[in-house]
Amino acid sequence: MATSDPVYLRVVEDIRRQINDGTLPPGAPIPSRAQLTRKYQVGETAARHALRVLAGEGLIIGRVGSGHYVRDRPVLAPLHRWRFLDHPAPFAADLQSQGRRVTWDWHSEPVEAGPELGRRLRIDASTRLTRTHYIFRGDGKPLQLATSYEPMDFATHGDEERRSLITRMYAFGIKITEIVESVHTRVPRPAEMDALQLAAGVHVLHVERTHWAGDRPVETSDIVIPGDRFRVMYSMPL
Amino acid sequence: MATSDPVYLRVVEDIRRQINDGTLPPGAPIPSRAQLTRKYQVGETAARHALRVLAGEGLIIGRVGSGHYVRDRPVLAPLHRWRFLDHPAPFAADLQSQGRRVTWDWHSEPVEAGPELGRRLRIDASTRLTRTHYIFRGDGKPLQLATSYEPMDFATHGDEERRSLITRMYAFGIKITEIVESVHTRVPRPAEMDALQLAAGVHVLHVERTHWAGDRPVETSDIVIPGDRFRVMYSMPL
DNA sequence: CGAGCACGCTTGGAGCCCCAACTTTGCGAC
DNA sequence: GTCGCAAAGTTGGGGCTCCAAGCGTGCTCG
Repeated sequence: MATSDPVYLRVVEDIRRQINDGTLPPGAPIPSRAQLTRKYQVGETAARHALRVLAGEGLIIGRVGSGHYVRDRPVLAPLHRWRFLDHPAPFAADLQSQGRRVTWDWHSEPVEAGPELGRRLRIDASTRLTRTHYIFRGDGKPLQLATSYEPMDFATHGDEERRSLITRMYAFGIKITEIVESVHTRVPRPAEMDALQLAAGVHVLHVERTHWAGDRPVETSDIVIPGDRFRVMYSMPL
Repeated sequence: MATSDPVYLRVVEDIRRQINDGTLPPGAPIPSRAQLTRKYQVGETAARHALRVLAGEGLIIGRVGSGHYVRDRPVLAPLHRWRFLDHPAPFAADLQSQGRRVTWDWHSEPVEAGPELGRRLRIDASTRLTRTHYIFRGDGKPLQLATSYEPMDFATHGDEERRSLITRMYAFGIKITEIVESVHTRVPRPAEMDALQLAAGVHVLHVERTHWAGDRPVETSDIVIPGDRFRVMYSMPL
């Protein structure tokens, strides 16, 4: 609005507007750097920066050698950046540094997968491996229960357990390009009530997370968090 | 790890590691652009880009004329980037474009604020204005109930209702620098059950959002979403 | 001794350039 | 008509520079 604010913002706001009002539908190409410099009469740095900002917001995606395109999937920040509040202390450290005990439970058995899971992980049922792990709070109460499914060939036993999925995939030459998460609250299943020591009437937050390598799902997990034991907090600089 | 990947990543990863393991505690200064170029033997562009990436992640904050510092508050992505799935259609548009009906309900009455709200909004109770608005789904069911509190002087009536908080604040010369949100699930209160037409046993997602202008809270709101009617989905490009 | 000013440093915006890797397109040969 | 290759265009990494605005320190002057 003000003519004084950065020129790259003019470009960002104009393109963002076009995406929001449908002028640029999902998949539509964004003008290239060279075209933007001519169209908006700005330098290459400004055009480039505008594209980077929009890509950072997840509105567009850049493909080398091809161009920038409006993203089809809405992009938002994933749960793995959430931090858990280990009350009473506010702003307890995140899962990385938090004094957590992780229990790994390896078993490769047929997953009672609904159609939803099948869509998320299009991998042969026999080659699927199920792994369950828990995260405990300081006072011993379980804070999170996660079940992950991944193809057998990637799954390794023994000491490798603790290596992160990204690291293990990297060894196979597979680069994870995207993490998609779906979140909702629901009533806990009997097994979950047991595992998480839930009191009657407590609901859970259910996160379905899928790691993608290109258009191929490489790992998917169900994360269940007790509704009375979690509280996430996050802030955003503007 | 690989020597082939971008040099700016070397800088990013090294600083990120130092922040995570506590070598650089909150508030600690990050080396300046000039210092980084010398320390890591990289160009200014790489140093600058590394700082931008870290700032984008919310790990550090740049202060013009002073330097970059490790952020004290953990920064994560706010709910306002979430998109609601208006089922049955998957990936329905977000709140901006979604066919929503917003009902505004202005009333300036003393808020039955607990100590939590008081901390969030350190403003005189008499000069506080309460505004409630609903967002409805296509089928008429309420999807969200939000109650916001802001100082009287900023609140205006009439047509201004629909102008966003950021726009209104802008007119007062106040720039919102940060949005902090706290999320958890809980049992709905009687009034909420009524307003949201909740069935028995349904829990709600409760978001406490506060807008900050520097270290001054300028607006705070309670957003309540029925647990059976929402499902957020988001993805993150890596 | 204290107030104020000037200088040096830092960020963030902006411009221009070079290059590697990759995609797309179009042309020419078979 | 189809295959293959070359040229043109595009992204993303990286480099260099200039400048305005803002912060801090220290020195000078009253």
